[in-house]
Amino acid sequence: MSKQRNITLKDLAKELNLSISTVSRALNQHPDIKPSTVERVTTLAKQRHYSPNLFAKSFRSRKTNILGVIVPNIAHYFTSTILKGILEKAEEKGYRVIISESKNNEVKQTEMLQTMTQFGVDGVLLALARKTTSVTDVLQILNRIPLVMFDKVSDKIPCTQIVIDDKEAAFNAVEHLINIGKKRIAIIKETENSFNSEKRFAGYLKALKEHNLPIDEKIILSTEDISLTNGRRLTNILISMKNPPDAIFAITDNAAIGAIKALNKFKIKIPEQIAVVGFSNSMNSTIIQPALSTVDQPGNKIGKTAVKYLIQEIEKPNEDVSIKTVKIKTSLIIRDSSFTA
Amino acid sequence: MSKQRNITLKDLAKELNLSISTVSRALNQHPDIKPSTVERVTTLAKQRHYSPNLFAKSFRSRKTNILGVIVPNIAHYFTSTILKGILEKAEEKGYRVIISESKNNEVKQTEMLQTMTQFGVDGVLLALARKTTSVTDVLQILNRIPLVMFDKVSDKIPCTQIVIDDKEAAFNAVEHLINIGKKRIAIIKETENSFNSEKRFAGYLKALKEHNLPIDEKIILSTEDISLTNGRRLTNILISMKNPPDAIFAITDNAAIGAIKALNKFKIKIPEQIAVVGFSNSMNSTIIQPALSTVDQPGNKIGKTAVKYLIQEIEKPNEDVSIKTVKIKTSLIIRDSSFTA
DNA sequence: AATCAAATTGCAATCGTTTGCGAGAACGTT
DNA sequence: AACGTTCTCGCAAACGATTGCAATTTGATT
Repeated sequence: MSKQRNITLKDLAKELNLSISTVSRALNQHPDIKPSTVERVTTLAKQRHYSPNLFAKSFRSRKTNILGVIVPNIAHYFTSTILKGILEKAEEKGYRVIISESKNNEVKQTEMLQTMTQFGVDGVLLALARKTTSVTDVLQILNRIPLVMFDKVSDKIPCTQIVIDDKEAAFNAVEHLINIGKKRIAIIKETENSFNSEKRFAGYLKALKEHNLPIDEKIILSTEDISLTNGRRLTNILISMKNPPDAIFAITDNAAIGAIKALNKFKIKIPEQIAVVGFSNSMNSTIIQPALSTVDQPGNKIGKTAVKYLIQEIEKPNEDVSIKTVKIKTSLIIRDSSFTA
Repeated sequence: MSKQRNITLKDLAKELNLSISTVSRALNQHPDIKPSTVERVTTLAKQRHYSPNLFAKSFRSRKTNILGVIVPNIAHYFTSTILKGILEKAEEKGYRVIISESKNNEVKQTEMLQTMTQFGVDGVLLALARKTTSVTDVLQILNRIPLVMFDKVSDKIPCTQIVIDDKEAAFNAVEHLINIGKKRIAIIKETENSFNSEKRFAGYLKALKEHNLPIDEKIILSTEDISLTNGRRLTNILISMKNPPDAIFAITDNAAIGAIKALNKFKIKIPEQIAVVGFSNSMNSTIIQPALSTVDQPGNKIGKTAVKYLIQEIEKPNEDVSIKTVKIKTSLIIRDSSFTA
């Protein structure tokens, strides 16, 4: 059961007693070719189910119409919504998408960047691996092909970046807690210099300051791995304090859900005694009891926007691409974990 | 800021006063080339950061080392774990992966199959769009390039398929419910002729029969869209019956979670009054209270296995590829929703 | 009928790499 | 010194498509 060979321009040309170039032009509606031959060529092409070898086309034009995407973890829900947006926009614009997972491994990340450029993708979309320390490899890529970053970015890399306004989003979330009457708001964040965590923390601080609330380091908790388990663990610490908080802002839904689980276990009333707000609007946030208030990040839009700017750079390389940081609007979704009638 | 051109064999050849072929052979450790020139070539290549144009290579060898993947929905958790497996195995074997979403749209699906073959991927991995009625387009592809299907498959397509044993998995789940003493087990399934739903239903029936339990059509409920909302809706129907079930088997975690939400609302004790078992081991299943018993489908393994067989077909096209259906083992995870000490 | 312009078509190069074959050089054998 | 091997290397074709330019045909004009 061997596979049938694709038919080429040459095949058509031979069968029609024409030159390859004439056949090519006939199929590309070049004005030079007389209508009758155009007719002959197109009918035979249809009959034989001719379809141009895109690979050969790409090879000649030095344009692959392929975008490379590198993300830390494809199975992360927020990431997958971004990918969805990327796929949609790319397809709409006639691009194919190669996806790779860096698994938060910096070495792998550079390897992937290299194979991608080596392979000849027209541009790369990149969400940095966590704790990416050296950006020199990325900078290398930058003067070879267009690059747009999203979600996990670094200001050390001069390229267009699509992000959400972490600081503002966190500010809004915390301000909401203040507005419902909370005065002692804890935060659960990451220790490592995570791009997002730091910005969200800044938003937290800003909200407290603007509302003249004291900042108490005892209720500013950090963890290396911002997981459900650690969210629960840190919440246990918070509720065993002599002066426990009346609200918890977790910079991740998972951690927030861990918090709720801990509070539920000790029958602490949410949101009356302690309110909880998370970040991401993951699937889980509506599953947990009570439903979690959280910041919605429009992944789809981020993906689409990233592709839009990347293709702009690809198709207009001459115009000096103004490097910009695009901030996608988030929205606070208020659910039972912070809702008071 | 124009991008720098990649350097080619020609460049190296000119600079070394050698022919392109010699340079090529030198870099590919061809025995014909004398050690001293190999030396000269390799050092210059390193110096100039030469890396072969993979696209040109592919073009010549007619081997792209690209696999195409088409799935209905990339943001579905189970699907994304499969993709993870696919990416891992593919990378390990030196293949790149192009991913497309059919969005359960049959027309899009065929379009994508066509662009992929037209582009020249070495093989395709396909999970069928729901309600795919006509498989003729897929059959068309089948005699052009290697194809392996997974998860959503059809027995009308003669190719290697990687699936889980839906029937057996469902059988085990229902038998488990019987073992903990349940005698009146409802099922929530899909109406449409979904490949998976029917098989799981068959497993349900088999378990009841083997244990001599009566089959009551009143507690066999179906829905077009097997969602959380519909799971809740149908459960409401079940608990308002004069003779309600003492267990619910939902063929999807989402529906099962909907069931739990409905039961919780009416303060029906889980699992004492009504036990619940789902299917998929999604993230949500540990978030809901009580934690959901469910069937774990090893997505990662499915993905890896699919790639393994696909590459086998690609690299040994002569040997008559024995078309086989590989069933990946599932395991029942027992949690609080069906646990009795 | 001769000439010229316009309409059609073909030649050949090109993209970057690999590879069969042949050519020339170096070396050893008699 | 003549011949045959063995080493090295370059030529040119090939993958499939596009395209500038030249070549050919056609038709029109005088």
